[in-house]
Amino acid sequence: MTNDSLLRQWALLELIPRAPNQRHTSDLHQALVNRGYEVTIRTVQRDLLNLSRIFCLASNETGRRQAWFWMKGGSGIHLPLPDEPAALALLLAEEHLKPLLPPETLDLMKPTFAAAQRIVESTPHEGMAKWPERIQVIDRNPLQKPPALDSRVQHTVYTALFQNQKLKLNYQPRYKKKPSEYTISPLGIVSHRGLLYLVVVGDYDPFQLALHRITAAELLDEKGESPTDFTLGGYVNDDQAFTNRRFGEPIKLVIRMQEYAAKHLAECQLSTDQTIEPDTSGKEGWKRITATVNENEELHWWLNSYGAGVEVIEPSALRKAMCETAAALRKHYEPS
Amino acid sequence: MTNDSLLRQWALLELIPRAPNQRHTSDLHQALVNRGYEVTIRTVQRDLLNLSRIFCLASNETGRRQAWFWMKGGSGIHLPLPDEPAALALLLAEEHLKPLLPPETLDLMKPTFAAAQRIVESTPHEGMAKWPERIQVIDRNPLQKPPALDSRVQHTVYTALFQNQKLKLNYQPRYKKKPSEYTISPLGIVSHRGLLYLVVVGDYDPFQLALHRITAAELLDEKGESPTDFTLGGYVNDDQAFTNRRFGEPIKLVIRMQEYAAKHLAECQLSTDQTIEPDTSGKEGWKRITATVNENEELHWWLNSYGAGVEVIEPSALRKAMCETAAALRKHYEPS
DNA sequence: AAGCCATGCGACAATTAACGTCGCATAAAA
DNA sequence: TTTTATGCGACGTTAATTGTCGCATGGCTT
Repeated sequence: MTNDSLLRQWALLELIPRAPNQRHTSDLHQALVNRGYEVTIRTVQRDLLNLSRIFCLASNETGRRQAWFWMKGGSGIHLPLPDEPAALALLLAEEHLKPLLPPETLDLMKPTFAAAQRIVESTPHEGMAKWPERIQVIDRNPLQKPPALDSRVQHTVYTALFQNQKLKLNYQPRYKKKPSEYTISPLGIVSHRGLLYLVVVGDYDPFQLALHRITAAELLDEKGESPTDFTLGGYVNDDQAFTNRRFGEPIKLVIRMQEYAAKHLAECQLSTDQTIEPDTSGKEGWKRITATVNENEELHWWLNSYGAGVEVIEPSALRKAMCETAAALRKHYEPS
Repeated sequence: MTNDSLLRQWALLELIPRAPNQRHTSDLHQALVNRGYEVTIRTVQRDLLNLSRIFCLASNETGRRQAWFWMKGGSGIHLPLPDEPAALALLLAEEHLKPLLPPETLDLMKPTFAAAQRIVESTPHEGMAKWPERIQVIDRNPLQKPPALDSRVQHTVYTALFQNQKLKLNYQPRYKKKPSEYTISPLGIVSHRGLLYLVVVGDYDPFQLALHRITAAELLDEKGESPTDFTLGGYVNDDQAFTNRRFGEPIKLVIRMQEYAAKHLAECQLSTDQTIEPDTSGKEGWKRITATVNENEELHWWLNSYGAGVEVIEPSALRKAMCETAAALRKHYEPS
């Protein structure tokens, strides 16, 4: 019976939802029967009891009915187990994601990271007791902290997005005291500068709502609508709110740069056709760099961030913009 | 039998390594016996055969011996299955990680993301056929591309780090034609501005090697050494190579900022004591922001990236630095 | 080249646990 | 209180898992 028994128990494990949700035994039995495992409910009961002694399953006994679920903190199952190098890489990835994603989102990946952690910790290497000491991530952006996110709202919104259902939202606009109420169809999620936005459509054109400003969300039993020819990519490119995308054609960038910064560029290329040459204009230790890139806000930030460590030569429009920045900056600090 | 049989099969699954590695049946049997499952090897053989019909297991038959492993492309097992919102969040996380981590590192997380993808794709919602359309990440840094990494080197290095073993490395310095050879003890991994560095110690003081410049790595059968009192955190803080950390005490930052930028700060706080007030100096639509932050290179970049959109008021040392930047920048574009 | 050893695997019998059925206990609903 | 639904213990039957044996095969040694 290896055949049937193991497969059935496996299917059963897949049918059980994770912690906030739960499922009654009879439900699970029904689902199993539908999948072709024709056993009595008694067998399902026994299976559940057995499995719960091995895995992190628990039952919520409301009266006489038992509803089963995967325990929240439980490590879950992750096979094949990551080998040791993979486990270290996973922990590194976790460190990277921490500042990027809302904690609620990160929690969803916990089982994966927990598996990695167990691998690392279960190895009796004396040095590994302090495994966090082996990993450092120092390029996260520690300056700004993402706003708190209501995990229930997030769950509801994602569910609606996934099932293409309409939503009723309470939304707290930035400059109003009282929240507004929207009834909308969700179209997509955009992650922009560390904030999550829900792109929606109501009675008129699509617009976006900041996820962290949604104070309550309720699933409606109505199918979501979507404008014909709407694509999230197109929306993000067109809309003024997300000006981060390229505008226009790629440009041929020519800049002068201090050597220490150019060193970094040598390894992290701007483009495949990037060239780095000694600068011939007489600046000691500077490099001349050419590359084909998209012109967007990101590029401006990147150029600005080097302060006086970079000089834009071409294209002339970009150089002119930098000139204006320099002039405006001068006014701040050397008012005439 | 549920008791023993299921547990044993589970233990067996955990003992099987993933694709590049493999393990012989007798090995697995030994390991099971050591773990207290006293069965004959015949049972193990049968279990393996059964399990391989359900899971992505395969055996490599060299002559008469069978060596088992988890298939490389195989989806593996991931339980509890992420529910639909979690699956979307995972795919979002994957998009975030793509530009941050070397592809080789990302591959190690494939099973997790694959599970999410299967969830999303297996749902027959008509809209979800094009699930990537529902998710956009536009704050990744598309400007610079991380260098290629040798996955075998990465694997070897991580293994050495994990097991605290010495390594023999071929290293290609940035400005030398020929690679050098090092015999070192690994101390840790540092992720810095998108590059991975291996901190090591040889005969003298600890130093770091860029992981992507290591052309070959070989595990030595010798225990790694570590200077007494060495901590990776301390090294990163002290060493000149990683100047990204704070230097000195936190400072009380006072800046003027354009309103559109300040809006973003209102949600992603610089610090918990951050204040945003209308600017009284007469600049129309500007805000005055105060916050307590660490002064580090990151802060300088961040301030610079706004170009003329920000003016530092205090502390005076920082303002002076910005003055100098403005002056230097002016020389680039308005040579006197 | 031949014998030896290790391993895989088919077959078979004995054990054993898994399964369905029945009945009782219990909690919620009526 | 009665009714209904569910959980669970018990029991007998069924069926599968397990250990043992034997044979076949491939590699290694002498």
